[in-house]
Amino acid sequence: MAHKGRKAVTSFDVAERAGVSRSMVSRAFSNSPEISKESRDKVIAAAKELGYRVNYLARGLQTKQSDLVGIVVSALDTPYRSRQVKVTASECIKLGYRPILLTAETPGEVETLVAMLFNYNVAGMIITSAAPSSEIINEARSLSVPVVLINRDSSEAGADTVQTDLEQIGRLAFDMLSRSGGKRFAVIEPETPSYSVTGRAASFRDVCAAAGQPAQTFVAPSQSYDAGYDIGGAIGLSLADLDGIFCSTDLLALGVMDRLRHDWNARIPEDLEVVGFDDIEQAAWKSYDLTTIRQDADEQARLAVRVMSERITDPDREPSHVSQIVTPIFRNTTRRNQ
Amino acid sequence: MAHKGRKAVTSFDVAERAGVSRSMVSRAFSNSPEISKESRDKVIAAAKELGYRVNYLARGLQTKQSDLVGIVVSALDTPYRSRQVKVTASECIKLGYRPILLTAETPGEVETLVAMLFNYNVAGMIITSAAPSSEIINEARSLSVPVVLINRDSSEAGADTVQTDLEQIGRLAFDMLSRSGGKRFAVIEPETPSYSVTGRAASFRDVCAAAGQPAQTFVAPSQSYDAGYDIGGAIGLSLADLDGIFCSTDLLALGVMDRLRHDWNARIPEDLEVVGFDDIEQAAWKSYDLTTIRQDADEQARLAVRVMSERITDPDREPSHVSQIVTPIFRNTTRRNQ
DNA sequence: TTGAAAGCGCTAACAC
DNA sequence: GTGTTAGCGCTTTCAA
Repeated sequence: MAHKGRKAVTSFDVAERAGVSRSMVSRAFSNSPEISKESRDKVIAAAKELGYRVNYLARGLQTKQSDLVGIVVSALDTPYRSRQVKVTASECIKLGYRPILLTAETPGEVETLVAMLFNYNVAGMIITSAAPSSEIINEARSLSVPVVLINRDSSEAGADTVQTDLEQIGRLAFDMLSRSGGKRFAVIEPETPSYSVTGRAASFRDVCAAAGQPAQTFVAPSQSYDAGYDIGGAIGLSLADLDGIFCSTDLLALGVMDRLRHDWNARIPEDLEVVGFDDIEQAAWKSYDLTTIRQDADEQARLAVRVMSERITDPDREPSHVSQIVTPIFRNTTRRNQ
Repeated sequence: MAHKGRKAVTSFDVAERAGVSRSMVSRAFSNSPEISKESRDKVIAAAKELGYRVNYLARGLQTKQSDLVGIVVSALDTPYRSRQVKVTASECIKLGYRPILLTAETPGEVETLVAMLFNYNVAGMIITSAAPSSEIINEARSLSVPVVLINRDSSEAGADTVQTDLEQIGRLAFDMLSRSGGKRFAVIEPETPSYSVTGRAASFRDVCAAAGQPAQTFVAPSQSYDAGYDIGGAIGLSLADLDGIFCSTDLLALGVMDRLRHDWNARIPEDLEVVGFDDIEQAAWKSYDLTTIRQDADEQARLAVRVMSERITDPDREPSHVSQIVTPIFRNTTRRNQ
């Protein structure tokens, strides 16, 4: 663990130096009205000379407040996620919270780390990785620390959620792919189930089925570019039977396109139309120019922080489940773009 | 700020429930040897029943230790950076530290946030954004909180640093571009100076000059893909006068390539050889297949955390400045690849 | 306005 | 082994 060498200049030292009591020091730094201008000035001056900093942790102990919050994330080194976390963190900071960043790749890790967060008396937490067990959610509930889940299953009673509208996604993808008249569609989903990305694929499949055009499913080893490149081989084999494909992730789409062009000399969108999901920065890169469905990472993050913050100030209100709308972004991997 | 509704089950409650003293509770949770197995078991059982969690913040107040550390980062939504932060955070956690994530885009923000970190009694901090002022570094020194700078100017006495070897980079880029016999080189650097990326460009320029082949400089608006796409226009104009170009960032390189291919119908490497820097994941994508210079983000992060941790345990030792080696990655944007 | 005193949740001597 | 006491750095009654 951590040694801590702080030179221990405390409110006591400042008080002594300024010739006032410790209460006065406290008042000076919590802009209390119960202090005269002279006292405040004396205190501030003394504090500066001594290099004093209020210890917020000690303060929190006394006031029974905490401005620490937890952010639990997996795959932070991924374009969408990193954007999401960036704005989640900055929104937290803007609102006066201090985010502790916990990276967890497996459900087990999530479990351990989230549990640990309780020891730090966090005011709330935002989870954008595998969802923790209901056991943990319940503990959070009984400790009354708000937890908001991003794009995770909302069936866990007690947690607030922010998530994209799965049904809309399926309909939209189907619509975007259908505009040019194509009817033979496929969808790619990752092998390891993920509530949101597996859900998108399922939603698309449902819409296709309802339209009497059952979609073929390709299972990729993960959600990454490499996984897309990998499954692109199988897709190449089926090129003649397919009009369009919905990739549950932009990264997957990019990998697929590269494989198809490289090994199958396929032209996109002429030979196959492609629709991705996320609208990561790379989707707009000229080599891809991917038609996709945007989920707004910034908005998602802001919503999550807002929900958490509202729940912190009003712990007893009903859990809220906010649903986020998604937008079609037409670029050049579909034929009809309007 | 944050209300905190923790249901206040304290060591006192557990002690009462277990029929022992609070010291015993403390001992049970800090695996002290000074406790009998029976007592420990009783305590653990009582704690579980009550849903007790040790308050680490209160503990820290008493033990004068803190396992909180700060990570200050800019441009987290960028491939290299997100990877770097991911492993920095996970390394911290692995070592028992809890990273507070602070995102700061401007030097002013960095200043404010770093200062704020002192209020949380952090055991140390890792900065991978603009470097804070020497005033702050000095404050950190006097409070004896270690600060390690990644790829920032090391002239600030007192801070530890981890950075890539700038001289090696220039030589390497020159060498990689020279293998095919080309002699007319250029380099791209961002408008807004950055210690590391401006340094790379300067280093390359020096080596070129020393070889009697002064390099042309293109100034891009930033370090991003879009900036590369932008300056790619100017580079297209000079295509006939150039054999190779060193892009101080992979993102820049990718943007340049896309622009050159799209608007100038340029073939790479036939018409122009390109060498990037970083080796982000996207550099390996088939549409680019970029020859580049790898700086190992994982290693960099691990080094930074290690340096910080060593400095925490031994605050009085001399600041260490570790220099990181960089590796050539030959792919297909240069003609001779061995 | 100001200060004295109590106490947040915890651990660390110190005695038993 | 175990309990008692004091105290970490801070804020907050409560009197003055």
